[in-house]
Amino acid sequence: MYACGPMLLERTLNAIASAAMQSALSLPEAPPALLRPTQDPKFGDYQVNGAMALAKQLGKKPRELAEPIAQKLLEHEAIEGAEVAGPGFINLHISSAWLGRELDAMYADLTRDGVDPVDVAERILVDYSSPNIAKQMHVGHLRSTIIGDALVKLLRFVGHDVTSVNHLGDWGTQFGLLIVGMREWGNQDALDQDAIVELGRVYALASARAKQDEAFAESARAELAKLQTGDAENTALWTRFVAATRKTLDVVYGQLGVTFDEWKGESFYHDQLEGVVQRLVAEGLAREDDGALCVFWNELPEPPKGLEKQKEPFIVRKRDGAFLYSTTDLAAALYRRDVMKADRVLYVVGTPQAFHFKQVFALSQLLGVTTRMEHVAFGSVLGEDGKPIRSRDGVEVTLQGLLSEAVERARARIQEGIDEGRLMIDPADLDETATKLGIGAVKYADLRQNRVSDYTFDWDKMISFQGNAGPYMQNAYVRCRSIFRKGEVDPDQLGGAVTLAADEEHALARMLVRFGDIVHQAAETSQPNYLCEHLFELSRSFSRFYEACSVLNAEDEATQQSRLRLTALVSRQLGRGLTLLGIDVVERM
RNA sequence: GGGCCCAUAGCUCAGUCGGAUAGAGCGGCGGCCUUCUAAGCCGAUGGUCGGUGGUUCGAUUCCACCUGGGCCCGCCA
Repeated sequence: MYACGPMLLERTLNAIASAAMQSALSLPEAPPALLRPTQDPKFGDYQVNGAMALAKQLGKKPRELAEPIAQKLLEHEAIEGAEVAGPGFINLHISSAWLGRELDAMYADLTRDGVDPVDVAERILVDYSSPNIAKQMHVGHLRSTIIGDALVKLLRFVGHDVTSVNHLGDWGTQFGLLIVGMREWGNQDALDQDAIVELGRVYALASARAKQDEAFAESARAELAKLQTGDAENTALWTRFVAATRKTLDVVYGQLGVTFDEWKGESFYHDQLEGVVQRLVAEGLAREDDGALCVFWNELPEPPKGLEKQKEPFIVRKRDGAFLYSTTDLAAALYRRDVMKADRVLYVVGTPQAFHFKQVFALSQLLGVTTRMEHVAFGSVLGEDGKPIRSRDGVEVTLQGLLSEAVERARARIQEGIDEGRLMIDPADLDETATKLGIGAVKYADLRQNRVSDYTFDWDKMISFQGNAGPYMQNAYVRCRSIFRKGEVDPDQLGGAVTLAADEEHALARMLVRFGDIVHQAAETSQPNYLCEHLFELSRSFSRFYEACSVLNAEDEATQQSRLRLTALVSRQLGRGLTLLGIDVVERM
């Protein structure tokens, strides 16, 4: 699936170990080497655990198998030491000379930092952000937006053909309510001012009224029906709502630096829905029940796995004839295969929708869609007590509120630094720096956790500037850049070669060498937190190096060149890594 | 009724195909700024990995059951 080029070190070492096992034991096939980085440097750099697994299979003693494998491994130039330990681990010490050469090659690759692209590029569509018209964007949308954007960048960098799509919630029941509601309570100026706020206000009123006033609810349904059959006046209103909302959304996306290749909302599919349900009926997948058109999983001759006992139907058309988002998602699945020619579609949507997507994917398959569809799910955003998010004054936290608070906090922090004479920042750059640090902190706080976990919201944590947080890595980057400025060197035009002497240098090299593997892993598994974790470890490793090994005042010329090269690699990997996460770096802070 | 997720240090969370003495951040404690940016570094402290069984050389990880929490599934999206 991906290249096993010389630059993906762990994959290379794994292949070396696997081949050594096969050769040492004269096996017909190369067994899995189970190569892992060691947890403790005293065990070397990597450990091969495959001998133990193999011993179980063959009914032999693990240490007896491990011994000849270790001998064989020693023949490779990359491996300086290989000893059997414990129940059958083979601890590997990687040759510093070899590591240095690898890093020099990486250094020479200015375009990709040694990260090989995938062998087979796929056409991947990423569906994320997807806010609703008339509903305030909240922190939940933030997760989808930030994670989706990072995945787009990661997948694109590893060589896939990626299309990012904003599947806007711009069609459906709410528009009937909005049309009658705006007629009743709407304020045009407010709509121009901030469409989402005004539409949200009106929607809340209309929705409450509809629950008590059947005539009102009925008129909303009538307006919706008119809209759906192309009524000119309602279509004009709808167009206006969408356009006004788009203006508000663009402000937020601008702040986040997120862009989309396509804005194809639910409305885009609405004229395809009738065809979809007809197909479902024709193929015997859906039938009418209580006026609604439904798929009863437990009635299908061969129900999809996991849905055999599901009694509740998957409704694709309501009793009143209106379609639902289930229908839209099916139409989108067909369109994305037939027209967009996607090999893979990623849906970056919260975990509560897992069952919905399970059904959409299953039904799409029954309709012959072979596209790999994956629900890239993420946990919910909880308050400190598991309740919906509230800010201190009890008002719901809006996205804009969150982002501007982050920027303000960063600005205050920078001002502090300037006042104390610690920071060397041009006042002209203050706005830009505060924005990059603040927004970066918010993005990192989100991306660094396992997506699936629920998100416990906490201002101080999300906008934290200490420890494992965005600014920590931005700071490491800044320190690198500062060295280049002070030393008046061009980090892309260094001579010399990497030589690893001090422990901190070797440790740093071990981190640098993993970059490509990590980027691929994060992209393949849709888990940006792997990259976050690694960049944090890299920064920590660099900080230790920075404390222990002076670069500009190195003891001799060769050491200085080597350390400059290491620093250059750190800055490039941090810069690239953060950029892939959608986080900007700054030159000074 | 059907299905999904979660439980790891005081708090918030990592933990890759089952590997050695389970890691980080924050908080608290003790150190480090005449030397490349202290949003930093170093040290000490902090754990019945919810419980009980099972699988095996080895389980936080896999399986079963149990407890406790959250979520989804007929007419919102």
